[in-house]
Amino acid sequence: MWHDGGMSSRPPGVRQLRRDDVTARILAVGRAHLAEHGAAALSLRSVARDLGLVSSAVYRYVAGRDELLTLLLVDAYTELADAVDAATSAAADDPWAARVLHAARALRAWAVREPARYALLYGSPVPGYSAPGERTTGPGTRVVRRLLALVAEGVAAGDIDAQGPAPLAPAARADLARATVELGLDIDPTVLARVTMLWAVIIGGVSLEVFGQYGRDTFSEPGLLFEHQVATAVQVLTGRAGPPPA
Amino acid sequence: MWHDGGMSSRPPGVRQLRRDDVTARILAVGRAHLAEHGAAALSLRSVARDLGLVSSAVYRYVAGRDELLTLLLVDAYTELADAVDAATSAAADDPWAARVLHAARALRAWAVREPARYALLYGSPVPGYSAPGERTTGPGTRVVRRLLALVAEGVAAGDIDAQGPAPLAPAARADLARATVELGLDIDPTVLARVTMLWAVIIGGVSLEVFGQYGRDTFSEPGLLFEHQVATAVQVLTGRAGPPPA
DNA sequence: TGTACATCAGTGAACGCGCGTTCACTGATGTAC
DNA sequence: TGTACATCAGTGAACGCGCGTTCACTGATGTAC
Repeated sequence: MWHDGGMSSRPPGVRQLRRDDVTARILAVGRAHLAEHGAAALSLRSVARDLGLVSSAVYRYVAGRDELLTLLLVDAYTELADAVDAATSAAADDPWAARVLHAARALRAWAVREPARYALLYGSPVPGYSAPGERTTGPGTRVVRRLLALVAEGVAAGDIDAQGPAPLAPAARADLARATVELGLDIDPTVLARVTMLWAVIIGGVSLEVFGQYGRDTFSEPGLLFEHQVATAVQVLTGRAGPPPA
Repeated sequence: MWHDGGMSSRPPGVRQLRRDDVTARILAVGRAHLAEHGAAALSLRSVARDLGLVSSAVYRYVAGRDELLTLLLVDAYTELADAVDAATSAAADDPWAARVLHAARALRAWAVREPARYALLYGSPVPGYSAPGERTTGPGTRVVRRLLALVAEGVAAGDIDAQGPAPLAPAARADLARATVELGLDIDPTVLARVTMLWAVIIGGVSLEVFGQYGRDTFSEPGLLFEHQVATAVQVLTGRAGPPPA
């Protein structure tokens, strides 16, 4: 249950408990700094200061600034994916399309609540930092994979129009066919194409709102507009018009 | 023709010419630094260094770092909008839907060519900097307004389905109705809703690609996938399926 | 055309700041006998 | 249960760096007479 860095399963001593505690506090302060000042401004020294530690002490827990960023990146991806999973599970009896809407709503809610952490995940890359793929792609693709799983349900249920409204260029079709194999999914490339459009709508809609592209008070209810955008994209998958599921 | 800072129209002297020249070089170096290191790392000192100037000399031309960022922001918005306008004008005889595709293509091409400047416009906000609306909203909304103008053409031509595939919540409809008035456009709120979806697809699709969310080599032809996404969104506007215009 | 003065571009030094990272160190906690 | 040694958390000083901004200054360009 506890992780003590080795393979022994002895109960953790005082030292280990304190170590876990401090590590958790470093992450917590890092999260707060991310939220307040953004990723580019994240500094080990200021995190240390907030913890009442001398800056060099942090190196006992974290290899350096980049490592801290990686931890926070994984942390944010995980928290977001957990929120999305919770939203879809809470509506387990709803049809797949309704659960897609719940997932999108949960993603937006998290992004609005945590704009700087959302920016870390889906905004401009942090200058001078490149995420280690082997540690981030897993957590970083959980949300899309959930979306794909929901759409796969729709395919299985026969809800999904095999043909999209726009033709797919052969080279694009080949790319997508390769991607479905890599993802281990049994869906048509044209369906995957529309799922990428759905994903683009979700990330685009949230980014436009969270990054402040809509004027200060152009929309009083941006969440409703977002839901409409997503619902429209989902309708494109089914090929049918009609009221979206609650 | 020349701007000499006053209302006289005397021909510019040596001093003014040199001043314009240095100002232009500051912007050019700023652009290059933006492209290479990103906005958060933009510094007056390094720009001065590259120009062979002492850092304080730059203050003769620019009030400070934030002012330089604002100039570069307007510069980038303008260059992007010019590229989009050029692309649509070059295809002036094409139907409106084809010109929407051309516009989207041009936007993506510019973003791929200038990822850091695209990030400045549509990525995470720069920490500690807030753009002065009175100087940036004009250039910053040119592309969307072009898009809206093209769609307005479609409305006038009777190409556009008044009813979208998904119902629009009353509060969202009210928001959008207010926005059409502000924009001075005579289009139905449901149409504007779908245009915002189109815009979300464009920004979302480009951001996902440019910000590196697609794996290193998941797609060999991301441009084709993008065009399919946009074409699909345009089809949602017309409410008709069929091959998209060339 | 020539001279006296005003304007302005660019210099160089300085202020005060924060950053990441290394390193030799003290003192507390854990472990083996 | 007690002692000797190993491990590790945290300290404090230091290195070397870059940043934005101010300020008194020199020397060149422009302007008015």
